[in-house]
Amino acid sequence: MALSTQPYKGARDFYPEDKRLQKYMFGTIRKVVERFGYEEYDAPVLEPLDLYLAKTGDEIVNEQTYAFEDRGGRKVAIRPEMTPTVSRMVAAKRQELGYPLRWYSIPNLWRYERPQRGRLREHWQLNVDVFGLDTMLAEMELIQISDAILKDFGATHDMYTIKVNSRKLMDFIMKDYLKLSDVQIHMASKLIDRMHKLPLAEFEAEAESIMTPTQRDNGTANKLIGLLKIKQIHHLPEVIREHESAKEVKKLIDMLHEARVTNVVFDITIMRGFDYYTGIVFEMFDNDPDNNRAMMGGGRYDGLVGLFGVEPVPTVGFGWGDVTLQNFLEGHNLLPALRTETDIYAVLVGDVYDSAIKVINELREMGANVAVDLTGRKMDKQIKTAVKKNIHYAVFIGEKEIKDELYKLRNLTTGIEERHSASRIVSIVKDYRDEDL
RNA sequence: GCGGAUGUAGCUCAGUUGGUUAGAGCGCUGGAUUGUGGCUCCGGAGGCCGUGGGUUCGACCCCCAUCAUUCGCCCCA
Repeated sequence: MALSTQPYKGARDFYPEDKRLQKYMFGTIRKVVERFGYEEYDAPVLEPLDLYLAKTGDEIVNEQTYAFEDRGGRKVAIRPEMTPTVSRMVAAKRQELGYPLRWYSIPNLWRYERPQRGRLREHWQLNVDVFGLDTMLAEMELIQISDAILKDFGATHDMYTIKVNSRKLMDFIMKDYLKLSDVQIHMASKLIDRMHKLPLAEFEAEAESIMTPTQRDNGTANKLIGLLKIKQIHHLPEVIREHESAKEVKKLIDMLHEARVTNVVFDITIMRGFDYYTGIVFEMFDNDPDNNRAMMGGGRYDGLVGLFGVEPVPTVGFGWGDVTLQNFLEGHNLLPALRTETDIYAVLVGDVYDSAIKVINELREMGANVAVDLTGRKMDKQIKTAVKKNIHYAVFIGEKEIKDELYKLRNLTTGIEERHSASRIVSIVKDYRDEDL
């Protein structure tokens, strides 16, 4: 049986052109995030399994985490998300870090599940977190960052929508206003999370099924559904509207609009899967109906650092997967044609290696990226190789060039050839490299 | 974990109601062309028809299983 050449299920090989795209995406992200004063960190891919058991629902840890036992009998997980790790790191140096702390990372994460569009087993996820700020100015900043990232990729506000809600607000509505029990709140949250996927009648039936007989008598399900249809904070009933959490959401949205992030809306159905969120939650959606899923999501989780036995640190963060980002950029035609890193393909004419390599190294020392053919093949084969690799320039080095110290530089797109000194060639090539992007 | 779709050359795909040695375009490769790619012409390599079983005189084709890819469900970090 021959070995398979396929990558592991749900994981991707990055051939040079794929890696180039990844480098472009991550490079753009880093540039924007660092512009806001965030610092990059990283951590091991492996963590003790306990780290995830402490904070997440059982099902996710048991069924969707890659876990194994190491040779010392320790239970180990391949990280399925970064939030527990970064919380651990902050907790470990709780006293000595300077707050507010602004950190980001682009880790690769693994989840064991069936691959589908926008969801693979291995993906890279931008994580941006602020530690030590307890007002919604932190949420404000993170949403501005996510908006700035897409702006830097060339996206416009008609292409995506940022939806904001508050866990505190939902807790108030479900617990105090609708008088649901903790179990009911949990079930209702899951249901609300997939509201847009269900036909209204089915949603109503499921909402009804959560309720006790008394609640059915006083129409609690209908009240809930009525609230979920509301699109504006000022349309909420007054007791809710006047609650501190509703005011906070409203203030956040107003401030973002003021800051020209005009595509932020209130959406009462945004819940987020995890229980650890404690305040504002938000998600970003592609407006293209063919790619209509959340590509970025986050919120406030003030309790996580405290799980490590230190004073809690208020925290807001978001995660953004590379697959969903790439789908978005492809869907809106925002990916530029990326060039190879190689500036020059050196074609050797005749048996000139010994003297040609001196010139080539000179070009390299002056900053050009040069690949040499080295095969001794006929020139047409050497040129074809350069073209196939999408290298923009070929330089011909033969006895004549070596003697004159002038080398023939061929632009492989236009076919134009000129003789230049080595230093001139390097400056031409660098000009081309810096042309746009 | 559940359901649908699809597996034929490196890629995109044909392949007649089940009938000999399995096809095209592109790509790859050699030459025409001993200091110059794309155009043209001539040659060449490359297939256990995803895999295993079954039905049949005979299977790329029909049936079963399995694996893989993909879209959706569940779930969502």
